[in-house]
Amino acid sequence: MTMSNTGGRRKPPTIHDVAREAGVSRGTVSRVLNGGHYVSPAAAEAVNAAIRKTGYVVNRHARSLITGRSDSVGFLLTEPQERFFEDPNFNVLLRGCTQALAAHDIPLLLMLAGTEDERRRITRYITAGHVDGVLLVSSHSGDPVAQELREAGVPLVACGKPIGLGSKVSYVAADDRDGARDMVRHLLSLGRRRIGVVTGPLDTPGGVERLAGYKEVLTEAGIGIDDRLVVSGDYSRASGEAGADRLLAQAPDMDAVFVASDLMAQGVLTALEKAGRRVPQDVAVGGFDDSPAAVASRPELTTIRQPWDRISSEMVRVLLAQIGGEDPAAVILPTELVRREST
Amino acid sequence: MTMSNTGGRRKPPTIHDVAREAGVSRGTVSRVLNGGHYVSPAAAEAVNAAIRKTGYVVNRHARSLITGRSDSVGFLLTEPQERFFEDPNFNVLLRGCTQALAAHDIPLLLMLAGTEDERRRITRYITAGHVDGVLLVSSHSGDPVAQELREAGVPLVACGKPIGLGSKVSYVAADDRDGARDMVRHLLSLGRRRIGVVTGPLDTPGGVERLAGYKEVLTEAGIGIDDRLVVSGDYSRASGEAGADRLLAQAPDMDAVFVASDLMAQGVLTALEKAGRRVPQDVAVGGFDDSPAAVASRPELTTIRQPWDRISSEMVRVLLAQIGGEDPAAVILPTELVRREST
DNA sequence: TTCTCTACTGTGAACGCTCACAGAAGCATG
DNA sequence: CATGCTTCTGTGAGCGTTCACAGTAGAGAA
Repeated sequence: MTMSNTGGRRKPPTIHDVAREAGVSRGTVSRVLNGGHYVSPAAAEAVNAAIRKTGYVVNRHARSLITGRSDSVGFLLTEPQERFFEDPNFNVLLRGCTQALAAHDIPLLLMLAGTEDERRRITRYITAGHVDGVLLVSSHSGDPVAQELREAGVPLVACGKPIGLGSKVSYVAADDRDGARDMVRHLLSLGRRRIGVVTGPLDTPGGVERLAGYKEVLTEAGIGIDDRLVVSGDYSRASGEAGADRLLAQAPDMDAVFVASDLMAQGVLTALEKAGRRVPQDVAVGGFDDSPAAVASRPELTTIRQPWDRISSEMVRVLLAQIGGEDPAAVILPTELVRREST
Repeated sequence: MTMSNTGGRRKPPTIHDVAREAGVSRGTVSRVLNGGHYVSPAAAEAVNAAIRKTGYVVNRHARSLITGRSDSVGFLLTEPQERFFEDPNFNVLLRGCTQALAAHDIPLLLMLAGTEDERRRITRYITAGHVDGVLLVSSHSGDPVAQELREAGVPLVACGKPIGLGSKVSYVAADDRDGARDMVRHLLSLGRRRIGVVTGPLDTPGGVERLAGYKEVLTEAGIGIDDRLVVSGDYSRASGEAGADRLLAQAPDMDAVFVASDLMAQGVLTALEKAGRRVPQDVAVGGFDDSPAAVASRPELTTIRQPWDRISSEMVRVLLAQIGGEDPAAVILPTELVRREST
């Protein structure tokens, strides 16, 4: 294929070798490498041929040393570890971001900041300029890392609207409230009237917004809110099961339940089965996320699909724009109701 | 906390600033930074104080430029995307590796090489020395990326024994064969005699080894192998369901089935339910992996736990050793039978 | 004393790149 | 013919480190 070093390994070709091969100067090679402006067609041609011939690859360290940019971005997870571990959405998001960045030839550094120690180390690492920007997955309010990064002026895009941070931070989010409204309307359209809800943590936007959508629709429908039909979970399977137990105890006549995540909905299904309620005949169950768990459940879950592929590509787009000097921006993307067996 | 630049932002402190602050030379600061040998206690003290005071963080680009090392490693996934997407083991592995590396202050670059194009680009990136080594997740035989990296002399540790590569490549794997033996022995101990198997892809070590373990135990028990009881899947849920359908058609008297992954086992459960077989009364089902899917299934799966936490930390250990100049090594880790409701 | 050895310290010189600048053409305008 | 553009090209400087080397000081041995 491309020519490799003859004889001894080691010592990859430098911009110097390319320049010599092409019969031009370092400067010209550098210009070709960086967009090719102010380069004659003949020179550009010669340089490209020399690059192919030598198998030259730019040394990013040398470049970064002088430009001050690292041409890499961090994917920072400040959630407690279990969530990353349990939630399949992270997979999709991570994959999408990696691919979107790869299209720009920008590597992604994965960073986990679970403990206080890690948080400090990583904040240092980032503010020292080792990455040009950060994709942040941490919806909990008052996240100290996000706060520090923002203050240090590090380009930052959050996944989901960050609570408690100033408005000057970019984020990309699905339209949680609208998705919740769709689901509750769907349950109403099935004739259900005693609709419970298991919310997410109320210090997360998903928790707050999805509950708000639920309340809006029920209020608009003239049904009103019964506090016995509202409980909170933490997005874990177990909390879904516990939540459903509580709902059944407080409101035995419940005929539907909107659950703020598919994982919790799985727990709800378990609780309902334990209690001898049939799904969807006795109680209809609606989830949120359209994660693989939705299809893995029995019955399969009706749920709200979040456009994770678009979320990740938008996060990358907004981050790169911000690195390029643009102002922060918020992007809200629409959701979609996916009907399956549980309603 | 630590002192930040007074007034204008920008321009982080350099080793020079630290040296001036501490009243020593660049060289001494550098020595402190790199292990502190040949440095007087007084000087080391002064340097550390200066580092704290200035908030100095080493510029990795400058360091890498001269050392030729990048002090980062790649986590390379050459599996088709869906697998990454579906398989919860990847999460655990990725998390474990990230943390193990973080302990050495080494960032992890996530790389996905799904398409041919990506493969080429990433191979270039890696062989150009942008990472010091690679953690490889790709068990399929004849992986061209692995082959090229090996030939380029890039330190490499695979997850699972790579088929088809020379023996000179490091890997860390669970003892697949032994795990399979444990599970089949367990099924035998329950009195089952018509034991089916859904294997993984037979170009993966997990596929081959787990099947081998199955055959060994049945042969040792004097039962022998009935080809109608052996089918292959691709680790996906759907292939598990299809596999079980085929087994039921070929061997309706099957009273147990060993499935080479939990995800496929979920599919098997679905197929059995469809066919009206009770689990475990009519057919006992044993999985492999002890993934979250095992607990999410109904009934919960008896399965073989792979020590993912140890696998990841061993992968990192072996890789760092290899980067440090040691020879490749293979590490095999024991598995454990986890009994739940499905047997 | 003088010499050697050890522990420590400072000083260029790289590493491979980009950037600013200076200059060389080519071409139109005064 | 000088003057000004615009397009293109080469050159030196320097980014922040580490590394090799040349010292220096102090302790012990001869």
